[in-house]
Amino acid sequence: MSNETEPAPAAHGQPTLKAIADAVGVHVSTVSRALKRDPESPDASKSVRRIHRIAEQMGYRPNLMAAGLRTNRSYTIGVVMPRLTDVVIAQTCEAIEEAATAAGYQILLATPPDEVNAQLQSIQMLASRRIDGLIVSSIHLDRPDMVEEILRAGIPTIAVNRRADGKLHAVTTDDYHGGYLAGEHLVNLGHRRIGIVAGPRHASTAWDRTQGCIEAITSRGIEVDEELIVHTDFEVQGGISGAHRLLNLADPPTAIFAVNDTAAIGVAGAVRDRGLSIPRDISLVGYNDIPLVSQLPVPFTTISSPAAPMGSVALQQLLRGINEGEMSSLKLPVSLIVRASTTVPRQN
Amino acid sequence: MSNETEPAPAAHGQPTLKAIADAVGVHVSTVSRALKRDPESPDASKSVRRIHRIAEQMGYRPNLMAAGLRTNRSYTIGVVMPRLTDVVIAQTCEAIEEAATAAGYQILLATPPDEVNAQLQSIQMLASRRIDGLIVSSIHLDRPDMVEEILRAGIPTIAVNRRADGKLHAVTTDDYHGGYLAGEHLVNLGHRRIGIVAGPRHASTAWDRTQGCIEAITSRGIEVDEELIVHTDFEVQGGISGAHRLLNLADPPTAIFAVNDTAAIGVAGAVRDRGLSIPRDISLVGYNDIPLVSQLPVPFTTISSPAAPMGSVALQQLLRGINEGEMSSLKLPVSLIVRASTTVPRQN
DNA sequence: TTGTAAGCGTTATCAG
DNA sequence: CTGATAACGCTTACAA
Repeated sequence: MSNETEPAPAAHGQPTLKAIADAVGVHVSTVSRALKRDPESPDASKSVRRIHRIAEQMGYRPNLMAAGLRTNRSYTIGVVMPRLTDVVIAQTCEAIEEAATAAGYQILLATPPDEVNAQLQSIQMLASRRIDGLIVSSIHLDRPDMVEEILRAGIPTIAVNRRADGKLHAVTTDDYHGGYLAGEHLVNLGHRRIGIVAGPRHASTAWDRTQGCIEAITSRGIEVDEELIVHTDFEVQGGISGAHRLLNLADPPTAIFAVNDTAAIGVAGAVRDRGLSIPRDISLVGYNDIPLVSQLPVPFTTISSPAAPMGSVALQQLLRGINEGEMSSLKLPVSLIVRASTTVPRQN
Repeated sequence: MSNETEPAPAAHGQPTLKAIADAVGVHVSTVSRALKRDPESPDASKSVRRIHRIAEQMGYRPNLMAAGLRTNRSYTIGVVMPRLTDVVIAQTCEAIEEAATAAGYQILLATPPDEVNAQLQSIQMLASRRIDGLIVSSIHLDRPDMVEEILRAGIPTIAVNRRADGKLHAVTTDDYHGGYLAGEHLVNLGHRRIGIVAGPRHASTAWDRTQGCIEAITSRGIEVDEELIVHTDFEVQGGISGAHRLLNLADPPTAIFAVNDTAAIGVAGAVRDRGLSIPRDISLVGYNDIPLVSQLPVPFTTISSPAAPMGSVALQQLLRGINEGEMSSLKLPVSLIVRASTTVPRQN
């Protein structure tokens, strides 16, 4: 008797398939099927259109948790990105999110500190959400166990920004070549003593840029003293302290390559604080070409690296990994941008 | 006969409660209960410990989608944050994420363009994930329908960064007072013609800072010409074009207040390109005190605003809204940082 | 303390 | 094309 009459109590706020089914007078499975057909299509049946219309009216939003439980697909990508306040990282993150949205995925973001254990813990939490794929931006090169642990989760994973050795695919920019370009530029200008504010050792970005720069210098037959390479962090403060250490040397450099623009800004500040001037006393090369270095009173010579494309390409590769079970590592090209912060060394 | 003997086929990769139950030889419900007791506790029963141990061994990770489906709680917060590449936004986002993680929540991030419809669409997508709460950073002040539409989703929501009128609670910094401090500072130095690079009209941050600055000036009996207020975006380019428009005036300003540091960097670039110098010809006040403006050759006078606290406080309020059904709007204090970019107006 | 069973909202399979 | 039914993995009365 009392059959299919009640408007169906919408569980907890949101209407469900059942609610629509009751409203229309059909079975839930019919609604489910109908809703994944295109109502605009010319061969859409009358009832498909009707179901779409009513669903729309009722403000139906599918419950993706329920769907995911059934299909074993969450359409969710985990992103582990320390240092989000670095413009380059943020650009990459934004690009990942855009590409993911375009592909029908959503982003679960974790921004733990740039430490191995914190990142692994974030990954565990994301794994509990049954993410379909994982993007990790801050692999530590000196901790192969990090990669091991990540792979153990059994989730399609790609590294971005920093590469990983071996089994983990990565989409990066060509940091080695970028470093090479920087070194080559300074050598070509006539510099013979070149300091490197080299960033942290565990980051492949910093490491590769440093090695590339060294290679460019030594391949010209110029020696690179150990003391000319100072390891720091990626922040302004790192640039400041790194510059002071270099300028305190008995035989200080005439040029400094900082492996990222933020540190380069610190270098510039330190140089100024010592009463020296760029580029007259010290030539300076940064890295990344973040938007503001071109607007500084002395615009920086720097390396332009494609942060946003790196993000979208990484997501594309990850999707390939998810859907086709295979992905590739890619290294995106970089280029030298010459501006006012570099010139020939001062003749004493 | 063949009862509870097989090791239980772990559904699709990850072990489930059932798998553990079979391994231990108890029922799933027992496992479920045991796993949410603390095995370290002195009064933890032997079997609780055993179940924890085996779960650990098998690498069990709870399926939060399944749990959420049952409990109607996703332990997930949606964050809609356009302009993630702005350091201030990124700082806020990072703080939200940290606070959320600490509270056992995870972040679903969307970074749509800073447009009403794009943001609303992101919110719809997040709603499908049954997020427990929502944080929106870029309310458009001139679009009250935006707030209406957001509230319609029926999700506990708080605005951050930019306030909203009326029904939507917001955690912001005291932009009006910040603008006031900037204006007051310039007037106190003796400036009478002060230009404002005022950002977009739809952002309460930009708007309030501008209004505060105007109030500070007019309350000293100084008139603010319409032409001295130029609306732009928040980017370097906006600062450049805004500055040029101001400096092209028949009676150009002797000081410029840019409502954010990024635009201020653009202003500084434009001033330099016209052969003028800061602060000799033009005094400049920025806003936010982003890390690098203190390291510039001429460090900026600016307003320091607590971007990270804003994020964590917003999350705390949101949690109150979720758990207790009530939250408050808060306005965090700001302060003036005087550096080298401002001085008394040049005497002609 | 433990097992039983129902149910969260969805999709997939299978009959009609 | 539609309806019935089971299942995804988990939680939670309720009963033993």
